[in-house]
Amino acid sequence: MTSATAERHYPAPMVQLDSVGSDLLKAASDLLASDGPAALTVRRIANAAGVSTMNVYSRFGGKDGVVEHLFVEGFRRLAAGMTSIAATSDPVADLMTCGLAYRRFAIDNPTLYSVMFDRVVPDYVPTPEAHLLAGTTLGLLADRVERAMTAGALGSNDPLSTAALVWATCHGVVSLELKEVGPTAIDWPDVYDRAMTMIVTGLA
Amino acid sequence: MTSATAERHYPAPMVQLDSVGSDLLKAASDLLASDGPAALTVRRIANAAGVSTMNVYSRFGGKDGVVEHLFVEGFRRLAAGMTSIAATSDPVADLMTCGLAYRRFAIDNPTLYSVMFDRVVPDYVPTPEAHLLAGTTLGLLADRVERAMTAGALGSNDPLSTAALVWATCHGVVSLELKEVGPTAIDWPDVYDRAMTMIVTGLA
DNA sequence: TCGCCGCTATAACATAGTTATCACAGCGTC
DNA sequence: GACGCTGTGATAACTATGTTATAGCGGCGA
Repeated sequence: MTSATAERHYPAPMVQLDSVGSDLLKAASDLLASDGPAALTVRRIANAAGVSTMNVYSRFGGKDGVVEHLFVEGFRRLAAGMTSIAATSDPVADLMTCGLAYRRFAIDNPTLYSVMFDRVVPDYVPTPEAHLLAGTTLGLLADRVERAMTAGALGSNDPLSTAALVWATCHGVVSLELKEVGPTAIDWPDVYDRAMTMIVTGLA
Repeated sequence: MTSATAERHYPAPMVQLDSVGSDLLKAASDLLASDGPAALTVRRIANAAGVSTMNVYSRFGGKDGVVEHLFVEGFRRLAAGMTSIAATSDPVADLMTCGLAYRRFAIDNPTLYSVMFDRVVPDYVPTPEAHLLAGTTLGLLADRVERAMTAGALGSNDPLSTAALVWATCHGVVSLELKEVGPTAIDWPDVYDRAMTMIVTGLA
């Protein structure tokens, strides 16, 4: 957080945390969910976890390290939700189920979603490792897309690129829904449904 | 910026600014474009404009007021680009031209786009007036959509809701492109093209 | 038992947004 | 023409932030 040019490197996100570390993460997540990104300060996180601010630095290398953990945790949850959807004989239905799971994740974790996609914490930019994780999650979707392609339900094309298109469409709708842009008259869940049918018919 | 609960009210964005005011806005815009949102500080804006920080408060009510101006300016440019596209006899082509103009705006003004859609400046949330402007811009798109519907090129549906769907799709693609999520191998301009054809075929 | 190492809390530092203070210019009034 | 008011703007002070330095404390090995 000091200088943008210095190379960033936070403790590996996957490592097992001690109780203070997990308390800090939980406190940060709760703060973010309850009071928004502006409330996510090092002192408040430490206070909520009942420890001193130094723990944030010794364990996470600073505020951005905590945010990185939240970022990664978000993508892990998203990926877990995606993989938990068993493949059926109907690839298109599977794709739609994935889409619904995506929206559910975003609606249920709006602040986490903001961390992942809105750069809502100033100065935090994901590390290459975190970027890689996001790419992996996209790969999960690409697998579903490819299955639908081989089944003939979707026109043949680059699966990754097509997955990016599907992802972008879903992301665009929930993103605008969460930001409450435009008139409140818009029925966003309905728009989301139409987006998914648009995808399967438009890419057939 | 002091408290989130207090009602916000910035000077009307449409009023003619004096030279100091416009200097401040230009300085803020330049800072945002050159050094990113983190560099957008009151002191730096004032320094770049060659005046004291107080001017930011007397003219814009604080940092958020400056950001609000940028937000509004962004939507005005976007709306201007939209209205500058003359309606032809081919409503679908017009819609695609609008889509291309949308992406061009986003790519040409990435930081402005971030202010408008990413909440990249901490604590700033658009005022109801700014929200209204965003809704108006959506209405411009809805007009194009409705024209395509009456021409039979798009299936009949609520124009505003459909415009929201179109907007969300375009926004989703450029948003992911600008954030550089996923593998760099993705050809985002191509994805955008495919998104637009997906829209017109999927909503036909 | 002594001494060193690591961890944690406290306090200090730089910078942020914001607000208070104060000097000064412009103008009306006597 | 001089005095005082008003209002603008520059300076400096205030609170809060991320971060870093300092110092105390305990635990472990010798």
